[in-house]
Amino acid sequence: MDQRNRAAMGGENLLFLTDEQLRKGIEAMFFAYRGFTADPDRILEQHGYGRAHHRALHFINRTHGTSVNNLLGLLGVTKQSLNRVLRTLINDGLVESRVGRNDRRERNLFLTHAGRELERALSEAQRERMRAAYRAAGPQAVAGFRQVLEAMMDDEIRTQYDTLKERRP
Amino acid sequence: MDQRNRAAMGGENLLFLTDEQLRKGIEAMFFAYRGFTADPDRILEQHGYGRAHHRALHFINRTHGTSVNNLLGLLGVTKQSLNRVLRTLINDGLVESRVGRNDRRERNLFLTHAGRELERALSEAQRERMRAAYRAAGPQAVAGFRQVLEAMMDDEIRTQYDTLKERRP
DNA sequence: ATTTTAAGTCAGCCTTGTTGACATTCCAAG
DNA sequence: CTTGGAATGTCAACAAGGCTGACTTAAAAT
Repeated sequence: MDQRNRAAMGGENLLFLTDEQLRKGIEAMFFAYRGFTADPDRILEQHGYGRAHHRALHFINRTHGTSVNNLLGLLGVTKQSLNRVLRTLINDGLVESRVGRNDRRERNLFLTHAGRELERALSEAQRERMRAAYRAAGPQAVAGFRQVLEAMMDDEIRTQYDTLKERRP
Repeated sequence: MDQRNRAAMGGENLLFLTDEQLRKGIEAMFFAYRGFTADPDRILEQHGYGRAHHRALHFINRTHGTSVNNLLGLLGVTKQSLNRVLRTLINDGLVESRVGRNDRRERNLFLTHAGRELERALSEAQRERMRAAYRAAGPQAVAGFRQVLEAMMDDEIRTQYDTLKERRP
């Protein structure tokens, strides 16, 4: 145990800040994320899509009529990278791109019926796992889970996350 | 709100199982994972490495002398994929591969001094963010965080995670 | 002696990220 | 009205890091 840990354990019960505890948290994050994506991945594979498509579908569904720029901010990828994914979704008839009303430079993105169906299947698979985890852990654990995750985000991202959270469509 | 949710809210306080709550959890996972990898990613970039290298360094450090096969199981990738990463780490003098003692078909993997240094820098950056999140959320939240993450893993993976957890090097 | 296992390698493919260059369209400021 | 800048789209090239399949070597197991 190094200096920092001895300091951290000073007065109170700060055992949860030892390097050992932090490392367990890191590994839990790594392994849990694998589970988190496993179920949608299986469905996506059947359609010849990848995670990038899932993410696009998710956020287009969340923020109906969003602009491409806004979507880029949420996804944290480049325009070109998103465009490739978006093009296939549009060509396959899962996403509709309409010229903006006020600003005709923008494109407003919507899911088609087929898009909503696939998004539903993907998110239901993901929710099912989350539901099982929540049920197993209980409400208090869930509150803690969310608190830690939110504290782990970059400030910029947390702002976007909060904005998303508050929206009531 | 659909059938399932009404059912879930039946007798007790199961508000945390609504689709809305689950969706928030899903988005929190997505955004938090970005933060989780952001700091090591910056360091890796300076060395011309990627996340795959980080993961390899992490688990070789965790399980000194592990075999390639064991590492494959932990990382969940193919031999060929790992081999590419491993080869560069060995060539760059961060990892040492020794012929197994008991079974000379196996290779036992170790970090060199330089390997330990990089691993230390990476994990310290990651721990620092985790530490800040833990501190902000508090011990009770941390316990819940871990409970939910562990419940989210595939059973097979959770076994590996537990095995890793119990080891005392 | 034969089969199986561990590791490594080569070749090729895919997804998804990156830069850079450039065209188009349109809004808004001068 | 003109011009500058913003939003979008497209093309090209590239890299990381997954994947499969085929094959070799060496050593262990049967």
